[in-house]
Amino acid sequence: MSTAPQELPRRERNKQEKRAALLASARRLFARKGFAATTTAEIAERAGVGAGTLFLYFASKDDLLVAIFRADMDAVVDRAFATLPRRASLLAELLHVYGAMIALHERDPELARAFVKEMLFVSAPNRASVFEYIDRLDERIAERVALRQARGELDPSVAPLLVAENCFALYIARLQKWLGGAERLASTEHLTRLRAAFALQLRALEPNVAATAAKKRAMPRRRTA
Amino acid sequence: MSTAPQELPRRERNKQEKRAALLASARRLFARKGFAATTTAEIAERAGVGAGTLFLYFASKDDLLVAIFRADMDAVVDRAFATLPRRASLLAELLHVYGAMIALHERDPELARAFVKEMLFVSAPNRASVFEYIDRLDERIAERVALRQARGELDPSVAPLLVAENCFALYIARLQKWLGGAERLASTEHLTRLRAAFALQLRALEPNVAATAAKKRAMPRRRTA
DNA sequence: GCGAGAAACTGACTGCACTCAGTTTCTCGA
DNA sequence: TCGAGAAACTGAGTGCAGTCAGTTTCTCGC
Repeated sequence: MSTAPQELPRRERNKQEKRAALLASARRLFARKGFAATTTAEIAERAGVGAGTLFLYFASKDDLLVAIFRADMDAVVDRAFATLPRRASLLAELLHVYGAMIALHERDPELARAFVKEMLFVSAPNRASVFEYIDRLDERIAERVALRQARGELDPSVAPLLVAENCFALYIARLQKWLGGAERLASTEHLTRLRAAFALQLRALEPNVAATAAKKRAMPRRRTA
Repeated sequence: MSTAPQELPRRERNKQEKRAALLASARRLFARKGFAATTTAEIAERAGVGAGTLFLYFASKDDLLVAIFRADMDAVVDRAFATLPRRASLLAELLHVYGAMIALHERDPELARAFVKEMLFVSAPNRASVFEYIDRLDERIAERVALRQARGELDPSVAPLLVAENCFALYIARLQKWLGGAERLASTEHLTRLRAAFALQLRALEPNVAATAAKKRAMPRRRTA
């Protein structure tokens, strides 16, 4: 019966499978019963492992949630960037990407609520993962900014990454206001507010500012061919 | 012995005292042992009430924390606004106020961490309180913006409250990055970053943008000279 | 193929936030 | 002054996240 160990050693493969089983089990139960009403013991049982084993793979119940949500988010964001509208404004692009993320959160508000609450405070194993993710998103947004700066459509004296970080802050704050339950607004209303917040931030990039503002702080920038 | 009930009926006065005792007890224990290491039973005992009584006054341990922190925050913010530097820029004023808030958080990072995490997700009784607080802060900031708009120092076509909301978002995002532990930066570094974020946002208010940017909107993209 | 050491796994156990059925304390109308 | 009903209080009890000492499973050098 001993087939050649394909690629991975047995032990490693088992670990991967267990991890996947736990994620799948958790996802199903969270969806069916909600995050709070699902116990870690139940998740473990459905995944066919002992109650303690779950905590060898995930530091906490929250950590498990973050792992699930992050995977979904990856897919959503990749798709959003792949489907960016042609010839659209930066504002439209921002709303396209962040709008897709908001739509994901809307699919299951209770889960999203728990996720947003934990996301920025995860414990060690997933922390790096979450922040790498945010950094990557910021970088991709920054690219869109830089692209327009190179084209002369936006003030080139502004650091693109800083713009991206600010936009992420505006996005996450809006998400928190929504999920924190302060404002029982329709989702369209939230998008409207997000648009207003972005629009205000993007005013700082209007190109005509360049001439006047750039003098104060000369920051040479390479031209792309 | 029945002295005339001064102002409040006996029962009501007892309630106030119990609430105050719980807050004082919690504050002392959180400071001494940390938030996580303090149990609600201990807080109740030190306050001279039963374990269950605590939950008649606060919906959860987190809720109690939020109540404590909010009181401190009120004091810090009032003081900050009372001591605004004379003839300073809007940026300087923002850093004065939000810097004071950050300093408060620095006094006890563990407590601050728990507070920031819970703040936006508190349960019903304190939720209104927290959001009223944020709204009030935003309004006070908006006043500073409006003041300068009236003086012609800033573009009057921008809604002051929106500026304030965006700044709060930038502040809270920075706080979360700091307390979430993503970045082990010195506190001065965090202030520097906050300054950069604010500065970028405030560019949107540069008065010279007003005339030109409004028109620009109608036009399609155009090469800058 | 064997055995020793390492890694993975287990589930009974612990500690704690929060609940609730029962008890005490207060209020107020008569 | 009394007593009935309401409000406040209590602490033993409950459920669950997370732990850890003991057990099983795997790996690898011989």
